[in-house]
Amino acid sequence: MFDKNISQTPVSEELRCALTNAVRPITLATRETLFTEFDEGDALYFILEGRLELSIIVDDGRKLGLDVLSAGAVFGEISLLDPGPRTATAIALEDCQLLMLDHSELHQLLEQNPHLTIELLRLVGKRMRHITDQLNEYILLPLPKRLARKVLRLASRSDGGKPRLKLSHSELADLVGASREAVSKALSGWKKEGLLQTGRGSVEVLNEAMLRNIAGLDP
Amino acid sequence: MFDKNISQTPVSEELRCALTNAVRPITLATRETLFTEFDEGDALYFILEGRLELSIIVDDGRKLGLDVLSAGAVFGEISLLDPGPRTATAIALEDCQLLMLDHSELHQLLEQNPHLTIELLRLVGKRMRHITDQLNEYILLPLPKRLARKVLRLASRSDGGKPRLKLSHSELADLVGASREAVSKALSGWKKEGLLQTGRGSVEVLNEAMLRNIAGLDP
DNA sequence: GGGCGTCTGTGAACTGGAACACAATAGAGA
DNA sequence: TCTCTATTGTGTTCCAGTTCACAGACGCCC
Repeated sequence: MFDKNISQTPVSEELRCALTNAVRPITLATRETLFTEFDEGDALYFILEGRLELSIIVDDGRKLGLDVLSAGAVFGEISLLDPGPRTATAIALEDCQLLMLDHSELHQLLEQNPHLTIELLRLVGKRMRHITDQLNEYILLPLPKRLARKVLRLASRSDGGKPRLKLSHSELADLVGASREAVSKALSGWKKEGLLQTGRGSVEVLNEAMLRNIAGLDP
Repeated sequence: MFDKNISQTPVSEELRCALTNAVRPITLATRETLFTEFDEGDALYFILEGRLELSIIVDDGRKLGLDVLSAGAVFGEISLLDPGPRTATAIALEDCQLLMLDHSELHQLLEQNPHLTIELLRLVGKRMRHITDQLNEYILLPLPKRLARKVLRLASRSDGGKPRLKLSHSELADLVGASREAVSKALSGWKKEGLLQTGRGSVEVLNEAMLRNIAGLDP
């Protein structure tokens, strides 16, 4: 749903610096909820440290995870740009350090630096692009493909050595919109084929190429 | 995916006027393709007349309709804000009259009227809000709910009398990500219950309240 | 008015994945 | 070290929705 790493998109020193000054720090403990779907809000957050999950609750009560964000990510920009109810719930998976920028601070910032808005618009465009890509991955794809893609996308973010990710099977299930059992079955199948190694609450990708193949990527 | 009617969100006279001047007219014949997913593009379009479908092609070749847009709708803003590949394909369902605004024209416009950008940002926020709402409707809901919602959403746009929509069962199937047969079965069930009336390539909602109930809306 | 192609209705068989039900582990903490 | 609880592995049953296969029906065009 939301993008990973603001540092992945070129942000000018100026914007970065302006943001840093307009901003307030927030601390979050593991499992603490930052905001809930339908809460009113008008602030944007930037993750300094820790991981955090965005999710929505579907009609029947099931949870659908949208994304797991880690240090460097920005989120909450919908309510920043258009103050109103949140479209997702944000819960800390670990202790987190955040920075927060609210709507009035944004206005001030843009009034002082009008030419920053064009850059901001491009950022927003990128974000929308990313969201629609996600749509693609959620719908109409069979579970193994969805799962492989999600694993690759989340795992590639970790640093050093083989791509890893720290999530239990049921958390993964929430993220791909499937049952825990189905995820377990797929993962243990791939484990037997040597594509990956699993531990309690973690997955390590051993054969990335093959997994990308299953995911139907780079043909 | 994209919003319906720009007139539904309050746009200042000033912005409307500025847009009208910065813009170029386009004509499109029935079935003509305006742009295709992955095409490069940097323009935004505004529909003066006619209907147009946005869709994406899923891996296996199936088409997933995202939305049907009619007069008053704006679309294409992703590539406007962040020039690059289109995220969907746009095809005219009927002869269309469009207006077009490209990236450089937008820049000029914003440089001349810097305070318009804040308004534009809010528009974009609304759009993102709408997209994520759509996500909700696509995923994890059983077919009848998805279908009822789509019918209500598309039909409510027509004018005068009972809400109608002009789409065949297979077009509807594309729009809800289901098979033509499944859509036919659901519709003919509802027809028997008197919830709606169907003709060749059209659906008329007779009992909107009951259909909303099936859709799981306004409880 | 008589074909013909596109829609629409409906059955029958098949299947991916959900739900349910346990068994086996592996940590985390006492 | 010994619980106790959350995680994982698998099998079974069930069902929504797909696929396949036709049969009528409406509209259109010659």
